[in-house]
Amino acid sequence: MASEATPGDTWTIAQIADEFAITHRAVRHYEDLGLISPERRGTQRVYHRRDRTRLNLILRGKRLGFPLEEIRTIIDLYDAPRGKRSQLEYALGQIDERRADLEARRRDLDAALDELDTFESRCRADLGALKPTQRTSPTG
Amino acid sequence: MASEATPGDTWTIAQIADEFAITHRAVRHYEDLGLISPERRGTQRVYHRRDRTRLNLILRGKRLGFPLEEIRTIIDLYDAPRGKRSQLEYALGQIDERRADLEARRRDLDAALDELDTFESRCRADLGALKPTQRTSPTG
DNA sequence: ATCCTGCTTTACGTTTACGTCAACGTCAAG
DNA sequence: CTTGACGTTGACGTAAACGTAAAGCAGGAT
Repeated sequence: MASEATPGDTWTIAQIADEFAITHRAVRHYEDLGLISPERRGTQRVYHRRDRTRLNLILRGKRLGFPLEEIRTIIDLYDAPRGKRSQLEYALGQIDERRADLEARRRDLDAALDELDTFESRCRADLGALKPTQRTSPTG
Repeated sequence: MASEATPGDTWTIAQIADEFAITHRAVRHYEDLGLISPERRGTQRVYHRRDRTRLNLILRGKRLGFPLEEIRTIIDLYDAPRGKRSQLEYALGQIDERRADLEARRRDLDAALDELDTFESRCRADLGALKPTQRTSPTG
């Protein structure tokens, strides 16, 4: 057998890159920017569940168009220490900012979808008015 | 008076840049990429309502994280000629693609908002459990 | 005629997010 | 002990989306 020595739940960079459909270069890039920080066994990187969680957040953030630096602050927020009151209050403040941002995006998104719908209606109307072309079934 | 010679409804690049809170360089960049195409009076650019409409779409597209090239195909779709049946059918196809994309984004967005909500609840719970500190009002 | 202001083009610089070698380490297999 | 397969660190390249001079034109004010 090749290498099935994954005792707990760890992954190599190749497995991670493969699973998330990204290149090892991208994975390393995210690490360079501090978005993930895999364990090191000697020189090699060992990825844990925590890293996968973060990668999911990273990729979703990217799909939503956030820059990596901003994504980092978000993930950091999610597993920042929140033992002290001041930390929790800071986190709550950050949460409000984030939510405002996301909701603004959703408004834009909904507006875009609405326009798309009305545009489709116009197109369908145009198409219907163009030619009441061939009916395959007997109309009567 | 300086220059109020706006007979119909036209704007200079400075006015446009100002109104949309972007730089003239950005405006010209969008033109370079074919996202807008203002009239030319001699050498000067003259912007019309059509250009403003497009700029609104551009900026919303940007807020949603779309690349400019993709934004261009979208706006072009919106005012493409749709006189012939084939054109309309092509447009309808494009619309479906766009909608799928936007809806996927909305799913990501909603997921992000949900996680934010549950995270906030955790934070608030932590905060409440931390210290039932000073009550300003008489509790009983 | 000249100056100033605003607009124009040209072109190189910058940031983000990686791609793409290059060159070397390493560990199990032959 | 050499060969691969896989992993590592530079380091330069690239595409997108502008930023930032640099330098010239053009029309009104002085």
